Amino acid sequence: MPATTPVDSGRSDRPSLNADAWAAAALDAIAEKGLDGVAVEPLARSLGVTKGSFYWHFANREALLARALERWEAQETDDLFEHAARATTPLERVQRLISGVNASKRASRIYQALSCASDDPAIADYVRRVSERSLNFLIESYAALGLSTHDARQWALLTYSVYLGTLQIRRDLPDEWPAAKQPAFKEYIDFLMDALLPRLQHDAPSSLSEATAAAAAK
Amino acid sequence: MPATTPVDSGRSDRPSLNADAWAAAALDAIAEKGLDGVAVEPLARSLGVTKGSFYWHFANREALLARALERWEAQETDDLFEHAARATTPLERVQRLISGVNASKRASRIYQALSCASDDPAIADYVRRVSERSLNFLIESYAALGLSTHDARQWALLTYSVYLGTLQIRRDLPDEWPAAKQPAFKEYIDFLMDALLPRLQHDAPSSLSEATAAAAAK
DNA sequence: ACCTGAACACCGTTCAAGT
DNA sequence: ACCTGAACACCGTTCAAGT
Repeated sequence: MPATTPVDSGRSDRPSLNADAWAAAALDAIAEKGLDGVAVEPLARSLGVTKGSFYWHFANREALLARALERWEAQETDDLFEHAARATTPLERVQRLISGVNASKRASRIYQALSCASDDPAIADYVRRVSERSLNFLIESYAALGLSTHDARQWALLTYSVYLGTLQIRRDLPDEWPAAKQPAFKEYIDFLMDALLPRLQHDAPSSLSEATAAAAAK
Repeated sequence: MPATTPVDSGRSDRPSLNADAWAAAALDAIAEKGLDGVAVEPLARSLGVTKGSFYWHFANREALLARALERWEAQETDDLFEHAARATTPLERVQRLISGVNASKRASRIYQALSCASDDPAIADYVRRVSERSLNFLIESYAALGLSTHDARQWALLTYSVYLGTLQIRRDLPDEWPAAKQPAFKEYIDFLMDALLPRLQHDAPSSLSEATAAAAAK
């Protein structure tokens, strides 16, 4: 990991571009126009330089993408979990993660653009690591509810599927989706919370696997 | 809808290309390489003509895409529901739809490529119609279980989210996913079926909304 | 009716040359 | 150290010209 060498020493009139500035612009482009929005020439234009100068900072477009994805993995992703992780009960962690799908439009757009291109080897690793992080967050949350590792994993996969699928439906069927702040939205979230939590609320297991889990927990 | 005028009258050595041949090739390209795979020049090469000839059949790339999506909506989509619809019980319909995610690699790849580009106005309508069809299929299935329209809709949204999210996870986290035919796969499907069906199996509602639904059913 | 071939615009990439 | 400008390849699009 090369440290970001701060080049502009203070007196230059226009702080000359560095790799991070390009990477930030690329990430913005992903959020606004998707992966195809990361185009060297238009990006150069919007940064006020010629496309030729790009190739002093990067070997090629793929290298720019890599740098942008590093930024994403290191910084933006944290916001996805921060709010949820601050919750005190594991139950609320899951709830916050689900209802937080609406939280950051930018974050979810980037997430989706990358997910949709996760068969591209240039970005597969980044998506895989962030996805694993999300899944592990959920597994831990369910485990904290008293589920066995095995059961927690199944519930986490289910919830993560709903998380991703919900993002998708909101784009495919915008009309079918209640706007946040609408009563129908809260009602659906409540429904989801009921469906996505094993019914062992605090002390009353209501299915075989839940009873097993509760037994294993203490 | 213009009827496909069959032009080759029988004696031509190489049956000359028509719009449908281009559309079929475009749909194949979507399945294999995604939307960006629909490129006029490479497609022309693989069809053994120059790209110039393409513009006799279509106004532009977008028109080709539209024709390909018409094919998809009219034909390929049916396969998605056929197997599920043949099931006798509504319960099995939902199960078949879910476990059928693995059924056709081609179908799911096209579906995903298009879903991922559903913010593009050129394809939004096609995705919306097919998505609505899927959702309605699920709503009907749940309604047939005895749920009210309102409850059926909520369960259908949940199940459809899982359906889409599962497709996504299988790409993002291939390692986390048990191969079909593996015991772990069947076990997870069983878990899903338990989680995605209201517990009113045949006569024993176990929650408030289920009891309400059962009451509304008869 | 269907196709070729040359043209032009746009973007990715290279690189010699500028400051 | 950072950037320009011209070059080339590739793809989308147009169109006159061929059969």
